[in-house]
Amino acid sequence: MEYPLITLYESLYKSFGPQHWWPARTKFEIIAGAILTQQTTWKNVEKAIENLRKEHLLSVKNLGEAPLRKIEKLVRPVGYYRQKSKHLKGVSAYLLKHCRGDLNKFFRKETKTLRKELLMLRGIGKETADSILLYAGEKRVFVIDAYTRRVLQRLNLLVENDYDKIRRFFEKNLPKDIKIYREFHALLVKLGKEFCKRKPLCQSCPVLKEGLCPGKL
DNA sequence: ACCCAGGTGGCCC
DNA sequence: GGGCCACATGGG
Repeated sequence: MEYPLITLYESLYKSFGPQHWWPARTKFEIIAGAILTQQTTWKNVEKAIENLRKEHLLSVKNLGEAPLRKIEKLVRPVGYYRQKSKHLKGVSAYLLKHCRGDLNKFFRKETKTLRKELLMLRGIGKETADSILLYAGEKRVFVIDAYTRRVLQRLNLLVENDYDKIRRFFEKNLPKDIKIYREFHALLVKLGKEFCKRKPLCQSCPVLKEGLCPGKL
């Protein structure tokens, strides 16, 4: 049975509405948030971001030059705070060195080049790199996270578990529209959180109500 | 007292 | 390429 991703997207959007991702004031705040949110809740990230903001550390220059101990104290609520502090400082120092902290200039490069560049930095893996590209860089890249994999699996749409293969699956089967990429990813996280945590998709799941699940759960 | 959260890197095979 | 582990706070 044919199962166009766009139908799933429309069903989710109709049920949940816009998710308002990524909540941030600047491109750099998105980059910092992308690192901070790894394996933690957004609630914790908000605390850390506000702590950084109070100390005026939400800029490439200030964070790149801030003492590690100070950053650690401020981002502690997110967990893995020693590693993440190092990563934040390292990424900032890199951006400072390579584009003087001018993120508009940084993102002017080609998507493929940027992706490789980001992946070389410590603390930025595929998901974080793609989040940065999509939400801060306004690049048309689909973000794959644990929820997305889980939802696909429940819908019997997960053919291969390889990150880039799943990403290309989305990119090939969706309209080439950044807004849809952003909203869809956020909606998949919402669906995963609400209905797809450990048990199968339940009766109340709007996707099921729409009759969108072809396989057994 | 567990379990999990909008992952990543290192090491092993 | 996959399987395991450390990294760590906060909330259920």
